[in-house]
This record gives sequence, C-alpha cells and structure tokens, in this order.
Amino acid sequence: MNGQDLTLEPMVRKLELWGEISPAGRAAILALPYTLREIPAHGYVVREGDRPTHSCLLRSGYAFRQKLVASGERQILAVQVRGDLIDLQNSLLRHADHTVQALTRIEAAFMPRDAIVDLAFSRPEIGKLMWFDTLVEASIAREWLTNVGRRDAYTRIAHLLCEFALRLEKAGLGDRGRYELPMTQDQLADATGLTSVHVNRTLRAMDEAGFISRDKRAVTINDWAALADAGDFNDEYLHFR
Amino acid sequence: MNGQDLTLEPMVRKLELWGEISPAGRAAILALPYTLREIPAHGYVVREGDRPTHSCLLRSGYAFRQKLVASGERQILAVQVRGDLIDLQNSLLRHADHTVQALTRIEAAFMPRDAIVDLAFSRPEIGKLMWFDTLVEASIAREWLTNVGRRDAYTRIAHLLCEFALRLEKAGLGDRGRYELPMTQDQLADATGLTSVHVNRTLRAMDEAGFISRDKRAVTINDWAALADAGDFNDEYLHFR
DNA sequence: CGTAAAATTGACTGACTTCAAATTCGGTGG
DNA sequence: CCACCGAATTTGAAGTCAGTCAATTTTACG
Repeated sequence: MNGQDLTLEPMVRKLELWGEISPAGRAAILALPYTLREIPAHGYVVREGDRPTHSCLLRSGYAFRQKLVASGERQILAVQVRGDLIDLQNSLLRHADHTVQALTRIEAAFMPRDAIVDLAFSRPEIGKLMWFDTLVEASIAREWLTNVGRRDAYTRIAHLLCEFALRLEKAGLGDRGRYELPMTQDQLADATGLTSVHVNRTLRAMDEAGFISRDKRAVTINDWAALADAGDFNDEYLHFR
Repeated sequence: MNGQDLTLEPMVRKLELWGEISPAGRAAILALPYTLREIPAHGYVVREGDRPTHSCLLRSGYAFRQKLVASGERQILAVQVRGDLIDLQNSLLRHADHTVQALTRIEAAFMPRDAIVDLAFSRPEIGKLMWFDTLVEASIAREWLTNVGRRDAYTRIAHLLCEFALRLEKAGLGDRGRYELPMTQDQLADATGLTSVHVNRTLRAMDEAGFISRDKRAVTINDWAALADAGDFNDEYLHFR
C-alpha cells in the first residue's frame, strides 16, 4: 500500500542507531498498534507503582524519569528526547519503579506491551535492537551514577551538557555546538544531585570562563574539546555505532 | 541422560526469580556451552573497553562493577553475588562500558555470547527472563543513582545495607537479619559516593544507635523495620515476585 | 501590563572531606 | 603457636565544597 502510516517512523530511526533494520522489519514496526496522546508539560506518562499496559514512543517534546526520596527531594534519572522509547523497561517489568513526566508538552504513541514483546520475539532482528536500547539506557544510568557519585559540581554539569549535546545531535535537535535545553536550573540540579543555587553559580562560572554561552534555554558550546575535557566526558558509554 | 551437568543450575535459579521456566527451558540453559574459570580477588572479569566474546555466570564469590573518573576516584556501580549473570549487558553491546572485578576469589562460568543470544531468541520463555534480568539490574542502578544523588550519608548506607540483606537472602547467602558482606569500608565508600572515613563514622553511629551490630565482615540488623525506615528503603525496585 | 516562575546574588552554615596518626586485623612464615 | 607486616579500621583536628536562607531581579506569557 502507498499511504503507509509513518507515525512510528522515529522508533525505526532510533533503533537504527543501534543496528540495521530490514524493510520487512521496518514495516513490522510501523504496523504496531498505537494510540497517540498529547500530554501537557508536567503531565505524567507513567507513575511509580503503576502496572503499565503500554510502552511509548516520544514523538515530540521532552520527558524525564524521576524518583522521590523520603525527605521529599527528587532525583532525575534520565531525560528523554524525540525518538526515545520510554518504558521498554516497563514492557516486561510488572510495575513501574519510577515516574516518567513530561518536561514540555509532548506527543507520545502508546503501544500495547504485548504487541511489543511479540514483535521482539517474532523478529529477533528487532528484538535485539530493542534489548540493545534498554542496555544503552542502563549504561547511561551507570554513567550518571558515576557522575553524581564521584565528580565535583563543575565537572558534573559540564559532563551533562556534553551528553545532551551528542544525544540531541543524534536526535536531529541541534548540533553539539548549540542546542535548546528546556530544563530549569532546578531540574538540572535534580539531575546532578546539586541545588539550583549551586547550578546557577556553576553555569555562570562556565559562562564567564568562556566554555559556554547561554541565551534563554539555548546552550552554545564554544569549545567542544575543552568542555569535554572539563567534563571528563567520553562518549563510549552512549554506544553509538 | 542421567548425569546431567548442573554447573549452570544457579542461572536457572536466578532467572526463576523473575518467572517460571519449563523443564525444556531448564534443559536448554543447562546445555549452554561454557568454560569454568577461577579468578582471584581483585582479578578482572571484564575491563572497560574490552570487546567481550562471553557473558558469565557467577557461581561463587562476589564481584563488583566500577568506573574510574579523571581525578582517579572510583565509583562502584553494582555488587554481584552468587547466581548473578554478569554481562548479559555485554552480550549485545559492542564494548564494555565499565569494568567488572572480583571482590573475593570467584568461580565463573563463561558462555559465548552468540550461544546466549541464540537461546534468548529461540526460546522466548528464556529470552524474556534474561531481558527482565537486565531490566532489574537497570532498576537497581537507578535506585543507586537516587541514593547517591539525594540521600544523606546515614540514609544512604542504611539503604545499601538493606538492599544487600534482601539480595543475599534471595541468593541463599544469609537472611535479612544477618549476613556476610565482604566489602571494605573503602569499597562501601566508593559504592555510596562517600569517603571511607565518613563510612566508618556512619557505621559506628548506626552501631551505637543500636540499628546494626558488626563482627568482622558480618552485619547483623537488629531491627529490620527500623533500619529500612532509616534507609528510606522500599524493595519494589528489586522486582521480586 | 501583571503576575508567577525562574534566575541571580550575598551572607552564612554545615555535612562531608582531608590529612595524618594510632590501633586492630588477617594472613603468613618460621 | 607466635611474631611479623601490610591492609583495614578507627580517631582527631581542621578545611572546604556545596547547601541553606532570604532577598532581588529577570523572564515568560496570558
């Protein structure tokens, strides 16, 4: 047929970061059943404790994963961008162990988890890439753990800015020299285990030192090599081909 | 045949934590090709940057995952115990993004990654459990990230002790009231993003407050509910059935 | 324009680190 | 069995990176 539905095309593009997909595989992905939903900024995609029946593809906008601790503070665990598969994690686990929330207004395609799992095992070609994708997410989580556990504030923030630069570039949302980062300093603080006050001071220091420039929510990295060095950043953990 | 090789039995037991396995599935796991290796304490299982050809099952002993940062400091990312599958992660990824090192002398069964991946996709029953296992590892990593990013030292260490208690209990290595923890305070510090001096002071405080007792490397939890409370510990993220 | 959210700044505080030394533990050879 | 020695633990004193508190300015946007 000609007028094929391309709603899930970003999922194909995302998985193709990890390996090649045959035309038949591509068609199988595009044929997945889905429901399109729009969620406003701050709206929930999944809540901790839910027993999710669907996984979703982030078609536009930004989302983040988070957990709350007893003191009421929040840890941001990951930031997801266009094309990211949210909750392949939860396609197998029984209940969500963390919350996923919209950072901006988002458009997401919700796919029944059974359909996803069936596809994964009926087409190992696709299944391997989906598994791969969850492994890369885990790799990023380990890098964040390292970042928060053993790097000082300056290095930590520089590292995060470098990661966003590359991931947004891969998602076609800017290049590593300049991109939009729709996160408040409060959210950056929760992602790095710092306070917003200290994030503010650190960003200013990086700005004054000439590493970056800021304009609204746009970040310009003036000297990639220098920032990557300051941020102890090595992109191996992102597992790009 | 009668004298079936039970070397990989702990892998069956581990996967059975996540779901049931049929007799045929069990037999398929036990039939995986493997090489048994002993590795002394401090020896490497995988090194960051390696292109691993095998994944392995930890048959006895303890191991840990780690990364180094530019300043030379170390972050411990996970502790693995008997029965744990090390580097299912690396069975699909091209290169190891972190190092796995023996904490004590260990005995590990190395299985070719192709054999593992083939089994996963020829028997979805097993494949789902293996995928599930890597998702649980990722869930634990997110909890650790939360722990290090947003809990104070006391809570953080209490949380870690609770996690070990449950995981070791599940592995048949003690109960939640008392277990052997073969980690130095230096290693505990690297797991929690603290210094060994502060770990020492915090453990002593927990001891003096009556929460725990220590004898050599054995930990006794005097009041589980109290420690879990102090450690903001909720076992959902371990995804036990 | 008006208003709430976000960013910014200053003064002060404190949880955790650093440095350094003393004590205990664990394994090994005699 | 004990003496020995390096590793691990423990302790004290002093320092610092990042947090807290609180006020002001800027930005976003209906």
